[in-house]
Amino acid sequence: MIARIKDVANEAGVSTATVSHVINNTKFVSEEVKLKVKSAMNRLQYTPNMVARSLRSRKSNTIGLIVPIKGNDNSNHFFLSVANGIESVLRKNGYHLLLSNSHEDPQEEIERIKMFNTQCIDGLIIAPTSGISNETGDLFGDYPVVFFDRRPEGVPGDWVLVDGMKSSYDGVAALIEKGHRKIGFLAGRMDISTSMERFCGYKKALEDYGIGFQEDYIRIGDLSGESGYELTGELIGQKAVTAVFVANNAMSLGAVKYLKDNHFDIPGDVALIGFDDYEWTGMVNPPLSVIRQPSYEIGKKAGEIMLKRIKKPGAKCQGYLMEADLVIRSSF
Amino acid sequence: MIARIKDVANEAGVSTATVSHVINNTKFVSEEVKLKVKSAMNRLQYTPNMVARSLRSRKSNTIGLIVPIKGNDNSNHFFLSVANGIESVLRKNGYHLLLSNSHEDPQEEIERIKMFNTQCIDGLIIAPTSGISNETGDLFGDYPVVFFDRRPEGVPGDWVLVDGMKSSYDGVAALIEKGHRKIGFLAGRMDISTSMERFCGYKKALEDYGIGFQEDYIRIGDLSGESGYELTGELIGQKAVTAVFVANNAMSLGAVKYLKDNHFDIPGDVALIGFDDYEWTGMVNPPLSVIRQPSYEIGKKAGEIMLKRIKKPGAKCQGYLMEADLVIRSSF
DNA sequence: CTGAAAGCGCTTACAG
DNA sequence: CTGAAAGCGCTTACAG
Repeated sequence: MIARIKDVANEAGVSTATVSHVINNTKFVSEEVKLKVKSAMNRLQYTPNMVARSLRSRKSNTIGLIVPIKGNDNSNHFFLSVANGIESVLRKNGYHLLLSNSHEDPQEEIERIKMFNTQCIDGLIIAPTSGISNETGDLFGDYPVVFFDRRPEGVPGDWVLVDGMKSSYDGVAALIEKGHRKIGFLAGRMDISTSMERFCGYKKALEDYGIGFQEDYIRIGDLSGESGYELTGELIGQKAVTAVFVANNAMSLGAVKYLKDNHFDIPGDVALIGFDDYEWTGMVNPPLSVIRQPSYEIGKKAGEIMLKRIKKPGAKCQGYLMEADLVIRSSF
Repeated sequence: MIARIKDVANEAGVSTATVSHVINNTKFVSEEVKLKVKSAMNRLQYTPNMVARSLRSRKSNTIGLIVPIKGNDNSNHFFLSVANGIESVLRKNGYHLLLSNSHEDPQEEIERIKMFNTQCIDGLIIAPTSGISNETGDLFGDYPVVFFDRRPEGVPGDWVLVDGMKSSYDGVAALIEKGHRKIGFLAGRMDISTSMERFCGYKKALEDYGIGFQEDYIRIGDLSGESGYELTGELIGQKAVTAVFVANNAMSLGAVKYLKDNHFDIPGDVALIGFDDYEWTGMVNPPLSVIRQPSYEIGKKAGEIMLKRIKKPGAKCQGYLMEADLVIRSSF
């Protein structure tokens, strides 16, 4: 039989209130009584029932996480790496992580949020789909929300983002410095804030270097490897472009694949910079230059911000902008 | 203010018991009353409080998952992909997933299990570390356990494994058929059942083809890319070996890296077969042949087995052996 | 077919 | 400094 707080109280000859107070350090208890209680807990192998505690105290020590991973997309490890980072800081602080997936579908996202609302989560960490808006924001329960990777406009909450504008700018600038003037830009859905920011960085770089913007050099896909493959084909097919900047991870893979399948020389025929650093990026031939986002660190940061927010619910929402590096290898 | 079951009962003019019964379909309620209750629920935007439900019914609709990912190991996406698969089937059935990580450390694993025990989980899905044993098994609470990827001896529970023996056999046999006689074997810790099985497959293949087993051709690392790199160096340094079979994913990456760094021709100088199929495996030069484990499907299977077990707690423990394919590319 | 009431295992004002 | 007791929001025998 599993011990309850009542059993401990009996065993120690004190009230359940006292036991609770020594467990939670919530009131002064004399050393003597404390010791009695602790040894009773040991003898009975008592562990508090978290569900009962949650019900009573309205806190669950559980944080919900919603990532937007499409279907069985093995190439999208970015979010899982973030999840790993989040878990690591939550665990150290006695918090649990409830993992869920919106599959990049606003409807499913709403379902996930509702599901979490019934679970008494203490906070929600989410990379919102493009569908999130004020109405979805209203769904959020009475807990702090921290956004990561993307940030919906007009919905309050803390956030941790990567400076996509700057990183993208750096990448494109590097291509320009190498002499490229006709630079293609490939991205996923433009309704996602990250795509938009990266696009702005691209434009800004062209502008700063006095290079005209060409609508033709832009292709917008759907974040999938296949669309990266196809759109690279379109871009290259025109033979107008000498370099391509790919603003999404799965699409970078597709781009490389297209170029290799069609025997284009990188960087001889086409220079390339991709997004996100994976095991394979340094190992393809030639090794691919990429913008590296610190995914694990993003997760840790998101976890830390959440914990801080839980401690200080009143404070003003704040954001944290992380830097991404340009990892230079041999693809441009 | 958030509505409770009492509010719904008042609004509908019935008892809380009746409301509960229409929510859970646990007793016959007349259509008429049902309708009254449902419209009351709608009006009040009622959602049941899962924590209270868990406390009373001793069920949380939450499954715990413990994966063994070392530190910030970005190359170990296998487990995260499994997690994704698990989540997909749990969610469809109204279950939540609590994610945790043992970091391949038996001590931490024990901590995680204890933490879950206080959380009223309905079941635990775990890829156990080598440290798990009967004593650890005793830690498990009164819920079903399903093991995946690895299976501890003597600890009861359902399991879903990949046939590592067969897949390894197939890989090594393929190398032999190509004419190789001196085949190196690289694996992580041998106290993990998967490593052992893969080793057995290796030995069996040699035996069946009448090739003597050479202790020198075996190197055991620690599941890390670095150890794969180093040990490949050792194996190749002897110049004794013409092919290498790597029985672990991170180590496969290390092996490829070593060979490329040191300008060995694959498969001219050294033929290679790795473990687990990633984005990069098909894109290195030459494309790497690998044993592909169906990670997402493993997760789905584990989730399904768990759900089945929860419905039928009495049934005998059962296992499910999944097949891994040899994906033939150009590295041997 | 429906309801009154006990109770899941805790926490937390409140009293002393 | 410690305890008696109410109550968190449900479910579930039990009675009718």
